[in-house]
Amino acid sequence: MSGRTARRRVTMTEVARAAGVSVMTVSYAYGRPDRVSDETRAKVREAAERLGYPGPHPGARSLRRGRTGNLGVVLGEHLTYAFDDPQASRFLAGVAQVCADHGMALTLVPVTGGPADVDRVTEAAVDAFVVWTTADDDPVIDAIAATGLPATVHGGPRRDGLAFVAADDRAAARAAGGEVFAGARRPAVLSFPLDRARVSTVTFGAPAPRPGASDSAGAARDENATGSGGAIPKSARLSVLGAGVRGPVSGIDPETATFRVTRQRLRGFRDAWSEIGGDWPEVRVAVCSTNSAREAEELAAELLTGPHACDAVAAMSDELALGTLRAAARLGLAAPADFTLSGWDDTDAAAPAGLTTIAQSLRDQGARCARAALGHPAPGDRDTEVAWHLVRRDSTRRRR
Amino acid sequence: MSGRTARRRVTMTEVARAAGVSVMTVSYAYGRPDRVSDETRAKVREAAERLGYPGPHPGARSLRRGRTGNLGVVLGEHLTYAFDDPQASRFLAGVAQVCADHGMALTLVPVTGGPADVDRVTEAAVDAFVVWTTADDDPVIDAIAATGLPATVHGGPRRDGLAFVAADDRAAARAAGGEVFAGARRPAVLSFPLDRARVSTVTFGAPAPRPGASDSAGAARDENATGSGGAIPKSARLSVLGAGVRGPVSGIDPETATFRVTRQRLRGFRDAWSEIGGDWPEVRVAVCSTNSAREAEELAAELLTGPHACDAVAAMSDELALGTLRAAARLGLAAPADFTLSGWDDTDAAAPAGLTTIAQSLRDQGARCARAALGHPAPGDRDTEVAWHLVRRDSTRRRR
DNA sequence: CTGTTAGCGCTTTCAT
DNA sequence: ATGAAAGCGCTAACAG
Repeated sequence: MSGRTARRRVTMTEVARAAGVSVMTVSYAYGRPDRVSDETRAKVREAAERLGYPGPHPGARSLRRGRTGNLGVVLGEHLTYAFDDPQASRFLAGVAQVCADHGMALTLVPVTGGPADVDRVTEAAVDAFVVWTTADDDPVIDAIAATGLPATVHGGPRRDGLAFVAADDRAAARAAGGEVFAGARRPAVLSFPLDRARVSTVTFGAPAPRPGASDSAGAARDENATGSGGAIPKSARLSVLGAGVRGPVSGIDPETATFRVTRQRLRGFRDAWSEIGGDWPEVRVAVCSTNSAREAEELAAELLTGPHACDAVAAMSDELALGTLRAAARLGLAAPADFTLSGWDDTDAAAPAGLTTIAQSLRDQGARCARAALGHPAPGDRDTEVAWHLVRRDSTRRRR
Repeated sequence: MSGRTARRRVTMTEVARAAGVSVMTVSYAYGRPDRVSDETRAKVREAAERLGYPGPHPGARSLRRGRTGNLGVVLGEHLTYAFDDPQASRFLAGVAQVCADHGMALTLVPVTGGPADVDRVTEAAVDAFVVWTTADDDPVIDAIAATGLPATVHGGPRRDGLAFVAADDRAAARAAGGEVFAGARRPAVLSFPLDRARVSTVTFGAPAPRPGASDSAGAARDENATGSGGAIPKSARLSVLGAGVRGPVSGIDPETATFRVTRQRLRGFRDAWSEIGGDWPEVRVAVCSTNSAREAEELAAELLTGPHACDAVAAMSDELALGTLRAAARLGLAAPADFTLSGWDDTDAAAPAGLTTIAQSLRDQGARCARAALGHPAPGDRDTEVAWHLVRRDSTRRRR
């Protein structure tokens, strides 16, 4: 525990005086070494060494130069999700790769979900922003737009003036749903959170359309909206599973989800089930508060048991799908014999588990977001849509 | 792809003029709202809104105030390891938690392993540094010390003037080794990299003591050095396993490892084997270039097969141990029937796998490092040493 | 190749 | 409650 002795910083002026040259010469010695004679540079370096000058003050330099060398990253979650959520991590690894390539630091803005988040964004000394999936009503988006800095949003929400990168989640969900729901009688979706209240709500009964954000709003925000959304059946059922965890429920309206990714995937799964001739209210939807196998295991156990046990589960991530497999194993069930299952992302664990899934690279998407924000797009970055494809594996083989 | 239109930033001066007040009044309106009448503040806010003023320029503010609001994190690895290496992620989640608590941004300094890393550190606009395990000869450490900013190093190297946080890796390895090596005839260690050359070396034959950093140097750097280190036997054997992967080899000298954590753990495993009456050169050491189960699986397959198949594997992380289990499963072997196995960290996956391991919380250690660097130590942070304990599970039950 | 001038945008004194 | 002056530490732009 030493290191806390913040000794005063030596300034360039002091070095200049000690070396017997002007401040500009010192500045050049550091910033433009070739503009200075070897001799002078040596003199400067020597004086700097002697005085313990650590080089130009980064803050002063960036104020003068008008750039910080930092790429800001804002999450629609608590800062720790950057390292806790496997999807966010993969995405950020891509961002980090691009940062490293360009010698830019990666600054994670300390959001916590509280009202101060807006200030944290405003106070971030960065040259550009990358935003990882947040809700349509997150005020942080406006704060970012207000800075006037280049910014790329991944997943959502879309906003004028901000670049946007996302796969066609609805189409992909429709593809996955078509596979996993085929031949099913009691389908279910294992979903990401619908909105930012993810961790604080435990509801009983059928969820009523919320006041502010709602049906038509959601539909208006995105292209491809089908409108309506199934009515909520009287049989809707919700169980308590612990703080922050909503239990399985029937008939959630996709349009009420303020996370665009969740909304689009719910829509896609609804599309798929409709195409098979089903009705959306027949689909049970379990909402996880986080993207973790552990939590999914709890919810999946609910889905897979009881008189109305599901026989098809479409999960919004491989992590959730793997949690489902763990629950199944505990219950003595197996896919595809007892139920079909699909995941999302095609992570390393998907193939060994025989999991049907949507393949996409969050890492590439992160890199792409970073490149867009930094103004260094690669050739392929032109297209707005991002590549994905359905990978069929054993977890949905039943009907074949 | 909009967002690239970096409109010029509105300044406080312009807002002042528009609001018909002085610059100071605007500054107060933002930084010290109570020092300004409600009326004036409203006037200022209105003008700001109208002009699109995003609030005080963070860089200018921090230059004036003398603090940035950023905690810098430096890895002894490529920047992407922050999100790719599970250990680093757990550590950084702890750092992130503390940052969020204090409203500080977390700035990952873009190191790549190249010579420019030093400059990246010098140019980082931060108030303090946290360093995640690097090698004794990493020049970045000097650069950090030169800034004069508070800094905490996790794992190593120790350095005067920088705070230091680490568990007693040697003692812990001795404890794990005592457990996993008990009754073994052909022990092995599955190790982290020895030095920064981790990914570039594929060697044949017995490794000669390297020129610069070496035996006595390593011993001198740490307390508890036992000196000597076993001679390298003629039978030393190295196999090629692909780029960046050293194959298993006998008789690596712990003192040659420039990563302090690796060195201390090797020493501890040597201690354990000696206590049982063994000779260090009898212990095979497989060095992984990264902390990944995938790579461990490859190396472990080597260790567990052939005429001299090992019957005890001490791994330096749970990830490496789980890779070993995967290799074993593929080979039709199981622990503890065919070999004993120990991991490190007691991650979530350890208990389900029945893995004997060293329990410690990298997350807590990350939080602790951040608190120390930021000058907000918690009560328990006083002790230099960090808590750990041996968790005995089935993977070493054979002899009991 | 080196130096002079000006000012990046803000906030800390210290008045009024 | 508001304002004027000064300058945080540095570098672009221009001389010489």
